[in-house]
Amino acid sequence: MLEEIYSTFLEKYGKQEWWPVIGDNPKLEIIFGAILTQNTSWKNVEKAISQLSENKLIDVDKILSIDTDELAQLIKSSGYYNQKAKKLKRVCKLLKENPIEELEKLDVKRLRKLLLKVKGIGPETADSIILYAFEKPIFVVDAYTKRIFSRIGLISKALSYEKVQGFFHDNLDNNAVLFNEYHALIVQHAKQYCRTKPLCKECIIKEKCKRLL
DNA sequence: CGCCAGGGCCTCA
DNA sequence: TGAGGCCATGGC
Repeated sequence: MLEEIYSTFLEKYGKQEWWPVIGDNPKLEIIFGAILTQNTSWKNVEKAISQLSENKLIDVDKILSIDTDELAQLIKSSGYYNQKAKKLKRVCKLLKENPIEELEKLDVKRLRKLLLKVKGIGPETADSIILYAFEKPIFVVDAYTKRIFSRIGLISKALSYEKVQGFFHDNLDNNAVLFNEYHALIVQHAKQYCRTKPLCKECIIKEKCKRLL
């Protein structure tokens, strides 16, 4: 079923080419973006990333040395800016002690554990970093994933993050490219049809969804 | 104007 | 572990 839905999404929406990057330090930019986009629309995040990029701040040492309040002002558009400024500092502290080239050598489990130690990085942000920055296979679960697949009837919406993730891991190949594309397609589908107020009549997978049966 | 957006922490039970 | 409050901007 999961593969069928994936095929339908891919056919209808096409390849997504997710996680746009503007600067010359894509991994760090994705790590920052994953934090900045927490419960925030990507549009608001883009402005914040541009600010950081223009000020040459996609750089571990520079984030560590800049004043926290000043950093907060630069990322203001992304919302929760005081919290997120601290989070950027904390993740840079981790990256100072464990450079990206070192982290790349770790297996997914160890990498995830390290990331989750950073206050302000939870499961979804950690997994986004692992999948999109490090290109290692882990399925990213977000609010859209739960919404779509609980409406379809494949999972309960009360399921914990880890359980939902386990469901996908159990039923899909352990493939970073697949996980990357699937998550991007899920976001696309949630925006187009499976919104808070869903457009079920026109939905491209309504035949598979218990909501319309 | 209210709602929501590519969450996570803290507190309290 | 789970529910509720809090963090905050900007687009619609």
